[in-house]
Amino acid sequence: MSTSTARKPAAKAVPGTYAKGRTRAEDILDAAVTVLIEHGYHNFSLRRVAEEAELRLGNLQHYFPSKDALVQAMLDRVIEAYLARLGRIQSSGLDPEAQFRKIIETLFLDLNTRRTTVFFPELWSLANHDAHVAGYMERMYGRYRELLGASIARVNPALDERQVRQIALFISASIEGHTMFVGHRKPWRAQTKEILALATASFLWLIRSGEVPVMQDT
Amino acid sequence: MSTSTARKPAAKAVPGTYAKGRTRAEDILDAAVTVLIEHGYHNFSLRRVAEEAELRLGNLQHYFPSKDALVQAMLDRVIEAYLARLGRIQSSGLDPEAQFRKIIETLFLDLNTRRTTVFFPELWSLANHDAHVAGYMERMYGRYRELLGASIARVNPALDERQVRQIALFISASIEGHTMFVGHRKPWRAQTKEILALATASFLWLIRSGEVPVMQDT
Amino acid sequence: MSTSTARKPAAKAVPGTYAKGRTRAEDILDAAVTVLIEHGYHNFSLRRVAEEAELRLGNLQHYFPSKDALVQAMLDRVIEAYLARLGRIQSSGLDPEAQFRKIIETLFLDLNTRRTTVFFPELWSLANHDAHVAGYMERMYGRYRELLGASIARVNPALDERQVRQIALFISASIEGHTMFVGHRKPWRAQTKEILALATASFLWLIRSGEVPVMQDT
Amino acid sequence: MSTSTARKPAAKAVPGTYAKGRTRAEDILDAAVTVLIEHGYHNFSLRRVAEEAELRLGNLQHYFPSKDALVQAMLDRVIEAYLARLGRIQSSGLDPEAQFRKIIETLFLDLNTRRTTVFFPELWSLANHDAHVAGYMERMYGRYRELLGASIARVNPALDERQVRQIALFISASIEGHTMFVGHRKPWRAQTKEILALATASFLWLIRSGEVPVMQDT
DNA sequence: AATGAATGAGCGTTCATTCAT
DNA sequence: TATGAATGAACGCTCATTCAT
Repeated sequence: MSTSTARKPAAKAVPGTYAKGRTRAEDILDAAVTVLIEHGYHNFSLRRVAEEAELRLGNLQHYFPSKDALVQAMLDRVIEAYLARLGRIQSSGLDPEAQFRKIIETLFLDLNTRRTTVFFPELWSLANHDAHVAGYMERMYGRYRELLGASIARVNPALDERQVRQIALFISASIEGHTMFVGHRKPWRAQTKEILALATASFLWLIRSGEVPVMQDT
Repeated sequence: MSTSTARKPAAKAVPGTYAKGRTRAEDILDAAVTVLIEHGYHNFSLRRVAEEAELRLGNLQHYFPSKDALVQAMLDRVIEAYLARLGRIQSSGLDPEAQFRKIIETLFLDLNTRRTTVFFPELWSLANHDAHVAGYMERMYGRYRELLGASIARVNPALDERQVRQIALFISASIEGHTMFVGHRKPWRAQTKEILALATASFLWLIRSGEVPVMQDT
Repeated sequence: MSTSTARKPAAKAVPGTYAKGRTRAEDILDAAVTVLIEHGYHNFSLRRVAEEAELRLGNLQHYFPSKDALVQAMLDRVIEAYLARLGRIQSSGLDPEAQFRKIIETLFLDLNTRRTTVFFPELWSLANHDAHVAGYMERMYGRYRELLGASIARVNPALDERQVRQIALFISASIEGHTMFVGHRKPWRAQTKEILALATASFLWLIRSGEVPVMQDT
Repeated sequence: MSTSTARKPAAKAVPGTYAKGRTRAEDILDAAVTVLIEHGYHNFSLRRVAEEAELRLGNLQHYFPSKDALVQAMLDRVIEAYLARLGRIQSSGLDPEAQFRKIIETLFLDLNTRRTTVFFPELWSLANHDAHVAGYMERMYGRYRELLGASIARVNPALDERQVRQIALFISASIEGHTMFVGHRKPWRAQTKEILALATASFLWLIRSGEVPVMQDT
């Protein structure tokens, strides 16, 4: 009787196995981000990415077998990096308010960078047309608000969970909204610091005013 | 004061029998907006617009001789309509705070509509890759802030011009930032009212606290 | 109130409207058949057809918006032509047997042509992988058997309907089966006439032997 | 008599540890047949075969260095298996007519199987575009007719060699022609038995009617 | 023996645009 | 005003093949 040994490879090549391949995949993702930022998603093509990464289209598709796969890997990467950066902020041993101020400042100043200024609007736009991306985004902002919420709760421990979540949402949304105004090459960029001060004061008042309205008639 | 009144349409050739009260060109622009919202700018094509507008590609290009012309006319139209709607808000004879509350509420609730939720991120994204669109957008938000600033100044006449402008920027940016969170089919949509209450309180405090920090160290 | 007049064009251009376009579409179908016959379906590409028809790929796709559309139109055309040719055979005023002999001869000799020899195996193969093509084919052979059946019934009016249908199936299938042997450039082509005589004798005996077995144990 | 015995495999390099009783190369050939049958030759690719055989493309190409080599080896294998099956039929000690009936029945019922229904049209189609395949096919059907001819000669020993060959051709071609009608999932499949009875009667009459016409006017 | 890396060609399709009718 | 005809470029993707590991 034939005892054909068990073998069931994925049938497709698994890139990144060789050392050469691993760096290639990273290069490609870098190139993808560059293309996205420089040309926008409506001009994001595998050919452009291949050119940017300095390899041939066929080879690129050896690493990422479809455009979707590449886009997802790219989003994954950027979001992961973003969250990692967020996580590193709060590690300091500052008092609650100082820590909160530090977080807001970091987030705000990050808006100035070209990467953030350009990448996020693309993400928001994509999320409106692609459920998968919407999911990615929601997970990212969820984690974002968790980190923010922890700091908020330290500033005013009297807030209940729901209040903290709503304040975190308001603050995070407010900050994101400044992307189009104080971001890289945006008209108000030079006044980032003042806006930040103003925003921080407003956020802190909100956190401290115990009487956060929950369902007030409008 | 803003001198951006009386903006000329971007597309030079928009012929049409105005007799019927509704021109073919307008139908096309409506179709263009529909396509933009339903498919995103990265899937926006003249063929799709022609199909949506129920005419042939060749004919569409008689009205809008290039894609650019169509896109600009479309943005013009949407932005104009948006500003027109803004202008209509403040016409009421309410007291300053009530008027301010009314404005914020209108803006906030507008985020819930599919049109706003989807259109604006496309606009923000486009503005990052097209100077022309960036100009449009800046003019639109300039007018937006003017209207907002007028209301802010009525609530606290003690604020100087610069303070008003900065507060208006913060408020408008904050509101825009909520698009991705309380917009059409977004996760926090059900809590729009609470967030709005919270935001309004925060904004009003900011306006009234005379001590708006101008360039405080961070 | 806007009374926008009713208009609802197909939104896509309808080729063949202009005189130029009509002949073009015919040329393309001719070219498609040529490519199919010369290269086989596994080498059938729109680029090849375009080249054969002496137009550009983009233009070809103006006439046939997808490969499927072209293939279906091509099959339609060939099958229609084939059936039309069949229909023309029986019009003669011959006696039943002579008419039957004439039909069989026509069908048989047709196998010798390159077109028939090559086209039909492609069709049979395609039908196994494409339900749509299978439907086309079945309709074609249904009509084929009808014509054949009418002649069979004239030769032996004693046969009931079911017997006629089964004999017609056997005869038509038998003839088709000779494609690979007496067809264009096939090894037995030179003996087509003898095989035909043999086949005809066999078919005629079958038709006349009243005792056509219906469900005999094997 | 046919001298086509001992045919060498087409692919020169078919390494493999024969120790296990079943070689990797054989797995690949099985996979190739599966792909051919499930997707058709126009969708037959090395990548699909590799996936079906559960190995990587690079490895597959170690066994079959080119697509041609694989295709030829595959055809070889299927044809060999088919002929082997044919050879096994006549081994019984039945009387001439019973043996003939048995052969026809076996061949006919084999048409019902998916493998036969789908594989042979692919073969016929391929043979029209590839001289090599045409050669394979001719050798196969030559052997087929030899076996059939031997049985025919036993039923009517009075037939001369040429008559036997022509009758064998007619019978084999007729049977093959039923593939598209009584084959797997074909419309007339349910009536295979009746058609078979009818065909067998017709064939037997042909064999016995000494007066097989050789070049009768038509 | 096995598999990833890389290439170049070709595929069907979509597209903005120009031109003739 | 309306629409078909035609082009050329680009798109995502599949493919057979070669080469290094």
